[in-house]
Amino acid sequence: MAPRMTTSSYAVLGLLALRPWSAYDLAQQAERSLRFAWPKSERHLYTEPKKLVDLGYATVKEEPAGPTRTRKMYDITDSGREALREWSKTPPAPPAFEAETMVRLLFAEHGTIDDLTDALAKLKTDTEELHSWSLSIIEGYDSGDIPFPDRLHLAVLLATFQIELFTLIERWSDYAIAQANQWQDTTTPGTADRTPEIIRILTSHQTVLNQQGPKPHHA
Amino acid sequence: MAPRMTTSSYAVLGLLALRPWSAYDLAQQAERSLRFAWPKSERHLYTEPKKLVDLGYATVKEEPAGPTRTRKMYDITDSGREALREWSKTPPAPPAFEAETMVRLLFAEHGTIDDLTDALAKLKTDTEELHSWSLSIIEGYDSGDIPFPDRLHLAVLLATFQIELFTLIERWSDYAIAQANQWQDTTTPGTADRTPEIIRILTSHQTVLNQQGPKPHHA
DNA sequence: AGTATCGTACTGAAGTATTCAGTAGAGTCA
DNA sequence: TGACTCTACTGAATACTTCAGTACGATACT
Repeated sequence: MAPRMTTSSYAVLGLLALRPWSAYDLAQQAERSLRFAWPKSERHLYTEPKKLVDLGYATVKEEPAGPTRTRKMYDITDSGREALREWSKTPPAPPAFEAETMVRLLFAEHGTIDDLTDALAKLKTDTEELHSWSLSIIEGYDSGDIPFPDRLHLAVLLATFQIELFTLIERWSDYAIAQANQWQDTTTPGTADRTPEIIRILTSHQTVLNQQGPKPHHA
Repeated sequence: MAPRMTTSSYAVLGLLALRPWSAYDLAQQAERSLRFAWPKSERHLYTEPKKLVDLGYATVKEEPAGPTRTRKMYDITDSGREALREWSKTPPAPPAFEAETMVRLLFAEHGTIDDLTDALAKLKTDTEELHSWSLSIIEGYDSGDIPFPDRLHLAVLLATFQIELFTLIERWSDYAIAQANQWQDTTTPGTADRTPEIIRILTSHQTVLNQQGPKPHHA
């Protein structure tokens, strides 16, 4: 039976449309460009191109890589490009966000306030790391390190979202840590709790986190 | 071999700590409370509690449900509560965001500008739907429909993030559609393209999307 | 000249999670 | 009485992740 084309399949096919890659290269490039849009395991990027070959959307070719080794280079076929064209016309799936820290928050009653703030702080530092990693790529663009110059506007538009998302998570983490520190313990929010007020704010389409302007951080 | 406890396992265990549920109930409740923090398929919520029973973290009991039917009620054990306590102390995994629309954007050159703006518009409407669904739950809180009142502050803190995230996606979608409409086609951004400027803005930790205040939308 | 370390280039096996289809009783409204 | 929706699941196939392992190649250091 022909395997089915998933979004991951099209993502890999999209990369192959840029130039031929080995599976190893695909894994590196996916890390750079797809990490925040369509995160997949490295292992998967070795499996996916084989499927594309089976479907006739790509070809493989062994190529020398050092004196005794070879590597498999994958390239897109015309029918692969056609598949991408048709995919472009279909409606995309809804977005999904997942964060273990949020599950910790929801079930915070099983730990202490410190456990919770540790989890929230971890969310913040993880995000800051992704944030600076992402910025370092954009700074690369600024200094001329652009692998596919005619696609720069697409990459930058996507990056704009990523950066805003990171900033949001960082701001919310700070806010959440501040909130948690005001609670007596994880089951009792205490007398200063503003929850009812916040419910009003949220339902009236207002914003709870203050929009702070440019803030100088990480080097 | 004992299966391993995943974040999904703890999420289900966390629900069981609130009260006993049937797998069917778990699926409904997970949809309400975990959908935006730890999205899982309905099917999975039938498999997970069986695993918890195997591990001794939960018990099952058949219970009448109608004249001839039964349903399986799952309940947490002491050892299950202990497992949650220990889990609370471990560091959570980094967050992940995935959106097929972003993959469409990255490989927009295979379709037309209209294909791209359709995909972006779909992201927006999907998000608006999640947004109002989420707001309707919070409005329920405001009018007293609160299944677990002593956990309201946790749910509201999580909801604060969700609402901000939805707002961000909606604002970015509008911005992205506006950008795309200025391009001549999906491969040439045109002469009015501000990409270099935006790179500067992003690398200097400034924000590209305008923070607009409260905006009256959906009923 | 040797070796330690990191990068290249993968594969196998086992387990986790999703998709899809299907089954069937129970309540509700026309 | 029939249609429809909600309750309450299960089986099978496929998609994806995790983990460990293999092995060559390049560069630096000692």
